[in-house]
Amino acid sequence: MAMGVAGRGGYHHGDLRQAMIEAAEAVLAEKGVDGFTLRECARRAGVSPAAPAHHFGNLVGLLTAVATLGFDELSNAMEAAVAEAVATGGDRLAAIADAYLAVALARPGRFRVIFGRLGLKHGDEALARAAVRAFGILVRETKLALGRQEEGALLTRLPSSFSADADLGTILFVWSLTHGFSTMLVDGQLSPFEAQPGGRERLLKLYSEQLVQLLVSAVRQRRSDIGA
Amino acid sequence: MAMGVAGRGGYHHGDLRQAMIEAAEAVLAEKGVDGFTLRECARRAGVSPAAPAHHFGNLVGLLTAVATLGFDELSNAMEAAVAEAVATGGDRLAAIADAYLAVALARPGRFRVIFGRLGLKHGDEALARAAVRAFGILVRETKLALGRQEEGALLTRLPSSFSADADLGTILFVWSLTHGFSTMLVDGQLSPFEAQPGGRERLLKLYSEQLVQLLVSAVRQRRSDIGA
DNA sequence: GCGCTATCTTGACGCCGTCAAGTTCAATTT
DNA sequence: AAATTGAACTTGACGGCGTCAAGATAGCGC
Repeated sequence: MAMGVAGRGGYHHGDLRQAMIEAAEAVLAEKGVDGFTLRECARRAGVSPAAPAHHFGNLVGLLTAVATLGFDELSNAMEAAVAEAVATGGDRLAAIADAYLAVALARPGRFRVIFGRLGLKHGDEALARAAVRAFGILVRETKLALGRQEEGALLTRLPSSFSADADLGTILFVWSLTHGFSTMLVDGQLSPFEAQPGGRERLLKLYSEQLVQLLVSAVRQRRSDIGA
Repeated sequence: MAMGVAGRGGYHHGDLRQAMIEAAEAVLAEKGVDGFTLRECARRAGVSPAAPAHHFGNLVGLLTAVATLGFDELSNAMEAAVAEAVATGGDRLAAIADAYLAVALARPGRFRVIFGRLGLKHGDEALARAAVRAFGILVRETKLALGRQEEGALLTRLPSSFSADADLGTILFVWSLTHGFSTMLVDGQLSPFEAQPGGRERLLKLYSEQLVQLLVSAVRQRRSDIGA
């Protein structure tokens, strides 16, 4: 039935699932999302091309697993950023945006898998859970920034309802801004600017200092608009 | 050398380049960016798989041509939106953001080709020109919103220099927001919300009414911050 | 009306994802 | 401790992909 623990013996791998995921991450890091092949991953794991089928079903299944882990790491990074912001007195929402960006830049290939819609397993349960968790953090913090943490609980199910269009609007605002900048940086849309004096650092500095400041002030204004 | 006009005779196609581009658009619309193949496009154009090579070099060349046309359409849509805003007295920057979104939603497959970085021809001259034009519109309008249209001329060369970090910061802000929302909508990131009562229309309404309003007020604030 | 040369076809190559059938072997059962 | 079982993996093959080299075709300038 199930095999022992791990290690790489002879016929049976031991922990092929984990090995495939690691290989996938490596390939994504080296060759990006283009040039990513199932066979290459299998090769690196020292296994035949058909072996992964049993663990992931097919290529999409493997990518789905990678994306799920990516969401987890994103969630962890955001939570850590919030914790640090609390400790240092920084802005929580700004810290989240920075963490989001940092994760995207640290592993652009994986970021593309998560959000590029190469085609992930539509109904995958683990993926949905991981995505909801990450998104829930954003929702929670945005509401908190708007001054209505309410129960302040973590989302455990789907997007849940929003108390008002205003909440949803603000969330879209924050997320669009963060995601848009990350995406453009990862996809090289901003490379002309990175070629200018100051390079990428200048962009990141502008983003971190000015954009986020704008974001915060906009949310503040929004809050007063609403009259919370 | 060059053949006559067009039409589909026998051995020679007549205008294969155009036919391939149209076929590519059709495939992108039907099957999306996954499931897009050069052979399928050639099939639709009624031509052998190797025929397109002479016109586009390879698959990347075809996608590059498609992306170039996409940039042109984006530019035209944005300019038209600005013209209409001028006529109706609406906000020009908001009109641009709406046009950007509309183009993305009208042809999501092509939008993905343009911005998804399936790998376009790096140094392609026509592509670069088209991209610079589209981007130049955004820059021009942002500067104008900031109260410094200066020469007000269209960009003809690369991103040019920016008078200050403030300008660049604002442009990043506007573009990130617009691109982020468009991308998430196209890539289905917001589909959970679209499943909620109100559907996609609610999101678009929120975006158009509230986010853009926020954007404008933020830019206004930015302008006063700068002290223009 | 004759070549020139761009255009398109043919055929082949290697790589891809996936499937069906066979092989191995750890864990459980007897 | 030996047999069994069934998950894990291999082998071999299939069709489809992008691309290349070599040959066929035909519009255009001379």
